[in-house]
Amino acid sequence: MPPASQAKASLETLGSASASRSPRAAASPDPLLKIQLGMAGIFADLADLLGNPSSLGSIYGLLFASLEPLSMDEIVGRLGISTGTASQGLRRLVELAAVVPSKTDGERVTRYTAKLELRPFVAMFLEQRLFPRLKKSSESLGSLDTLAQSLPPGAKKELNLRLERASKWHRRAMTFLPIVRRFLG
Amino acid sequence: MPPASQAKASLETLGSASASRSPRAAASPDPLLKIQLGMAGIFADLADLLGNPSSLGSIYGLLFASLEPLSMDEIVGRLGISTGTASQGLRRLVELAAVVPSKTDGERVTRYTAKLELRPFVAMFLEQRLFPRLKKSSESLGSLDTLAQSLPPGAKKELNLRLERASKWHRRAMTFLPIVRRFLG
DNA sequence: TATTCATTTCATTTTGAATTGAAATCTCCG
DNA sequence: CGGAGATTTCAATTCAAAATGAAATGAATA
Repeated sequence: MPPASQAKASLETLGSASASRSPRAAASPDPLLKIQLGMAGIFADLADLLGNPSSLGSIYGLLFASLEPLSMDEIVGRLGISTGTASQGLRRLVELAAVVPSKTDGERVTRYTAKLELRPFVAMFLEQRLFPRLKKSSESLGSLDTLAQSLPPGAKKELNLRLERASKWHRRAMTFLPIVRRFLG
Repeated sequence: MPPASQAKASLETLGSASASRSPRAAASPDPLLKIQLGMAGIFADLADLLGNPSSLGSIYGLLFASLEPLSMDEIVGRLGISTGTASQGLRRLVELAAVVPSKTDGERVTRYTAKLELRPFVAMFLEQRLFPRLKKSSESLGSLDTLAQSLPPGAKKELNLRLERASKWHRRAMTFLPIVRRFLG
């Protein structure tokens, strides 16, 4: 079952949105929905590329192409995902500030709107994946360096050289990150 | 079974390398091997981060910290991976020019050396994952734009705006890639 | 050419992560 | 308070990607 390429959403479920008036629009059902699912697919791919569950992307993509805020049920209906996935995905997207929840007047349901800047969506990758990992492996490199001291002179020299090389590259990546972030911002 | 953190390599298997002479070195078995497995782990993480099988990283890391070229058997032995994985991993690494194969004089086996610049290893991510995907989704965005033309005026205007926004960001990423590459080179 | 060892291939298995779905919990309204 | 959604939680399931391992292939030697 590919992430979000399938327009699983059943026709009944979809009826909830104000029906399009144009008579021939009924033929290929709702171009807006098509666009929304298309965006869901694109962002699902992006999420996956960045190492996140693709459902995160689907949800964000759908909201990105939605003119009004959507409830969780509507999201579940249109994407054909489970409530569990939707709930967790939305939580995460809200934490990331990629999506904003709102309770309109005396309504029971929470509705969600996508923030249109894409930065939060990509920043999450930098902050939550790249950075911690680089830090961790930087530490590992340090302890390997210590280990290298116990080697015979010849090997020690060469290994130090190589470890230093890896570390240097590492540092480079670290200093590069803020630049990327600024570029995105 | 975590990728390469476990020093699976059995003691027998390891004996093949010239035995360390230092008497107390026998206690914690071979610091060089420890370093090599450490590097394997670090690069396994990196590979995984970039969306590649972590075995690729393990192999590269091991070779990166090896003073002489290693045969496939030695790699299999030290990392505790299967011959299949080693064979495919090495093929890929050679394609990427991250590793160089060599047949010494009248030897039967091929031995492998890591290129010490890390660029190829990371470049592979850019070239083989990021770029193709960005291109594909760029196309998708185009076709969605076409679709948007069939919407009622109000919706059309807003959707065009949003699609354009996504495209712009996309273009930005595309122009950014060469910069990153230059930075790595 | 026959033999041996190195390497590749690929059908099967494993594994880890994402997803499901249903029960538990929460929330608001009458 | 009681009940009707809405939402969250989490054990069980599903799924795709990676790893295995053994059989097929290849290459060098005698």
